[in-house]
Amino acid sequence: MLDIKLIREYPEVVRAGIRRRGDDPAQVDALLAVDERRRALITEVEALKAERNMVSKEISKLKNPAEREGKIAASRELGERIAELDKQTAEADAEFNQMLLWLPNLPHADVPDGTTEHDNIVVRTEGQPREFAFTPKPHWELGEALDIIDFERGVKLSGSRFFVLKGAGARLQRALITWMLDVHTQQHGYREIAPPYVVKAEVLVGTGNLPRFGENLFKIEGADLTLIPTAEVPVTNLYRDEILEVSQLPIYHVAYTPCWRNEQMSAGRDVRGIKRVYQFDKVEMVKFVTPETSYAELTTLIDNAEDICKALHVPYRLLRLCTADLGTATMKFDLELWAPGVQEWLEVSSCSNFEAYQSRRANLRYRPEPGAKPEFLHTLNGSGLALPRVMIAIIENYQQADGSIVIPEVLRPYMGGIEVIR
RNA sequence: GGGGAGAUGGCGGAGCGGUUGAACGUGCUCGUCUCGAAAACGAGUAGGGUCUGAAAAGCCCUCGAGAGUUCGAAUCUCUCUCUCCCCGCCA
Repeated sequence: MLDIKLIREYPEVVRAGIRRRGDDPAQVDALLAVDERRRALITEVEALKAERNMVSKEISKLKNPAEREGKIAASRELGERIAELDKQTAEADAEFNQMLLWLPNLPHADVPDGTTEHDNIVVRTEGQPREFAFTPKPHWELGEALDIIDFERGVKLSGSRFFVLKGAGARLQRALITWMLDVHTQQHGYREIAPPYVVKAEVLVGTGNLPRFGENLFKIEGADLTLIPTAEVPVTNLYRDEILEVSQLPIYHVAYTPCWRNEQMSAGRDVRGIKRVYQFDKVEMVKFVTPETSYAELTTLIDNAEDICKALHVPYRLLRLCTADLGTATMKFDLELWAPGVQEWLEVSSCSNFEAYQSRRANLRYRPEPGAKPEFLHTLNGSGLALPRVMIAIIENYQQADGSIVIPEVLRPYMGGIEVIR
């Protein structure tokens, strides 16, 4: 969430930011109205509480029963007014918090304006698409023919948009996870985390998935738990309600988890293949950093994700996302792999800086120097990378005329001797 | 799932219904002493909110969470959460 002091002091700046991302700036004024009402109530009730505390102190010293009774009656009366005002304050507070949690993050000045994803900017494209002597097939044809992706049985078990990996396909996914974790932990300085796959609602509020984006979540029936839509959620919340020493920062974490997303999309869209599914695997990088370093950290985060694309030798491109496509970030970059079978660029990573938007929600703080007041740190995260789409890219880019798939060099040590899936 | 114990400041650990935001110890910071360090001594050391132009000061809230009793709750009652021990079950 945003700093209420910033909103009070520079409402026009906040309105402008919200307008840029296509959201309604009137929310700001509604919020400020509630804030004002809330603060008036606080001032009033606190004055009464101060008075009651004084009277209470007097009562404890009084010996004379008559005097005592008089003070007690006065205090009782104060108590009744306080109870009424406390109730009103709590209501105003709840309303205030709900509105503040609903407000989006503000785009960074360098983010290009835009109204749809078409306004995203291609920063650069790396690698040459391979020349095929035959027409490259989509991954679902190759995967089914090789019996490494089983769509029918996935549907049988769990319904549409679920799939089963088999044999070398399952092995390839496991190899990718292990390899990516190894690269990030051994070469990029991340510490591996294996978090729970279900979390409490407050944890989802921490990352910004709630209250605004709850419709994509799978909630567990009979428990106050939700399946995580990304490892970002548990990992970003790791240090919630803690005050870290500045010497502990930056913290780099990487986590492999399955991700569950109850995508509300039209039934006919992206139904074939494993591009858009309800459950997928992902390796996610999360950074906790000091505010002054967060944009430099975003650059290295992108580099870390890009290293994976490079090592796979699959053409990819880097996109700078426009104001319409930021999610809850202040700035975001996407990495897309080229998939020659389906003839499209596949988003395999989003690298974002959230500044203090998430840390305020999750109460993630650090002490800038020993003895100093705690401040909110900055959080970033980026996929490194999202699995089913990397699988698509490998299967389609490394396919041969006979339908077999060559395993990329970097993955061979992880494939138990398999060099070609046939 | 059954039974028992507990949850207090960075940590340990007191705590009577009314100068307890909290004794005492310890840790940490600063100072004195020292060539320096240790020891000793002295001082300081939670978070949030609100008011004020800012700072300082003040005031309010917070002793796991929530609700209640009371003029007044860390202290009494209830509910929940979590931790520890014993029994049962189990990957």
